[in-house]
Amino acid sequence: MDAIKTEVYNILESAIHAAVAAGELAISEVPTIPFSPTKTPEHGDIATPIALGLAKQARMAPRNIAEIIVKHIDPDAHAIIRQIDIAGAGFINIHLSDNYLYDTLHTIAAMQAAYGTCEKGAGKQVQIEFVSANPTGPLNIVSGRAAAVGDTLVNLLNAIGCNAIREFYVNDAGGQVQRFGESIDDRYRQALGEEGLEIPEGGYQGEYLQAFAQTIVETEGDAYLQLETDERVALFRDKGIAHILTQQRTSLERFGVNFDVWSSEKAIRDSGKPEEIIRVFRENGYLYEAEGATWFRMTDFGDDKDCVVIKSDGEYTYFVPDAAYHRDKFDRGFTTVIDLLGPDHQGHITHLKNFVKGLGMPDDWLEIFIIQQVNLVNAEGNRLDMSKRRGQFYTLDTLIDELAETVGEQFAVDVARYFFLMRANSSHLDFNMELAITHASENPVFYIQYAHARCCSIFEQGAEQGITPKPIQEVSLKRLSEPMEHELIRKLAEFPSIVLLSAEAREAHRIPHYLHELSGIFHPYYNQHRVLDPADMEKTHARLILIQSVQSVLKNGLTLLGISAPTSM
RNA sequence: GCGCCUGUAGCUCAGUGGAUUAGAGCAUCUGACUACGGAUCAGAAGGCCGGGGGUUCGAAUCCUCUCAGGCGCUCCA
Repeated sequence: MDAIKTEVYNILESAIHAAVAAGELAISEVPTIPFSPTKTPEHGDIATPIALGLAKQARMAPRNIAEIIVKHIDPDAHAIIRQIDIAGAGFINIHLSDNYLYDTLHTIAAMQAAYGTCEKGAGKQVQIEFVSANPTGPLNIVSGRAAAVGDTLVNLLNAIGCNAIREFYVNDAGGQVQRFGESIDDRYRQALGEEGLEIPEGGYQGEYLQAFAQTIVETEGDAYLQLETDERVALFRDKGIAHILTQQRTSLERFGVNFDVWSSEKAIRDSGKPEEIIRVFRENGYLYEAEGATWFRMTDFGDDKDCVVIKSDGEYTYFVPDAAYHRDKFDRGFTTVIDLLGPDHQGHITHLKNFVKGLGMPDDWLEIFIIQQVNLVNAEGNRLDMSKRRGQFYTLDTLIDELAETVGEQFAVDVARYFFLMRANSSHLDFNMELAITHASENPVFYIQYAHARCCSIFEQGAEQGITPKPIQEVSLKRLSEPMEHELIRKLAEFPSIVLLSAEAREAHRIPHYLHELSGIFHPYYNQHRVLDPADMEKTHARLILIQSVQSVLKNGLTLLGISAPTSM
């Protein structure tokens, strides 16, 4: 809660206490006073349904209670309040005096790029693990969505004062990558003319593997045929992983996502932590042997079935290194860990949480969110299959390539990020390629960027006319008296609380919506009111301050999303 | 069968238990400046918020049942 709300809160609280003292309100204790958002200017700047909440306790009609509370507030005694209304069922609507509105502009001018940030999360060490795609193929669209969301969440958490980092967990060990190596081997031998080879069930069939095998043949010939099969497969596996990883990293960088830490499952396995985990589980009685395997008692934690942690062949299932990995995160000192998982990992959530609980870490230490699936829809409205196991799928790079053809590389990234970010994580997302490509110019991201570019353009125009913006201290903000100007300022004032809410709720999509709303006030204002008016320089300078503020907030918001704020388009 | 997600305007989606008229974008229809950038703006039309029941002064929102769609329930990762 910011300073203004705190001040209003105190005024309301003392009014209620005064009413109780005067014997007009029969309540035993004053509850926390809630504020409700005001949707229209008629509802003032701050509204509270407190009278409705007190109705039962006080055994009075909400409207009467509101009247009593308001009676004990003297608007003239508080500079902050311009007017108080009682509306609807008993809402108390508070209109702030213009000076407090203008304070927002002073705050923005003073904080600039830092406007919107706070220190609420100070001291929190947060790690967000996201994308973490298998190193067996190019990144698909869901990974792109996860990349955009994770990257933005880190930005948001850092904005509220946390120390948050981006981490990618590479599944470079286990059965999947083994089969990956085998698939490369098959392709390699195929490329050398061996016939009758078929990619087995569970193998990787993507064309990119044929191309990769072909490259090996072209650069190194058939030398590897001399090796034993196991040796060759292991070698190809490692070569393949390194190749794919580089590719994934390049795609992510192109998408504007740079991970701080790349963790390796293989390294975790080699660290001895899995053995440590097993030891702890065993000591706590969570394990038992059956059917030749070792099982974890998931049912002790309320799940409906137990799960295998050590297979009958002596190998760990992926659960063990994953649990060890989370233990490792804990040991590294993170106070909060957030995992963004793909839609096919739902079953993993309770397992992971139970393991973490079994290792004695706090319940709320690990947060897991599913980034829901993205369905690519083609012109006919048919869904395209994006499975990595199938031959063809749509990659993040292909998406950017196709968008770039019509809107250019930078905007392609911007548009894709915006599309991925504009919906709640839990919402399934239909990505209509035709629409994204052919109607790119009608995309909401352009609307926002255009608003920013327009702001910049005003200053350019001003410069041509010899108008230099004045420092805010020398400007008469009173001249910002149009209703739309007040509406704009109120919207600008919301930004820090939107950032805070968005970060705390891990809901990145609130930022795109906010920016779109802000742009939706700016554009009409721009159309109706001329900023540069040589005949009235006082007004011009006041409006330039407003435009500067809008520009700052748009830029700060877009920056959080990893989307560019162009000065011209 | 069990679990998770989703269901809001023709389409894609926002919506924190609170306000008369449930909001945007796209699509549709009608309009706009000799103007700081028309990638803009003004307006119209479009809704039993999947359905039933419950809690409440008040429910798109909470609870419950139910219907529909998606996904997950491997000694795969």
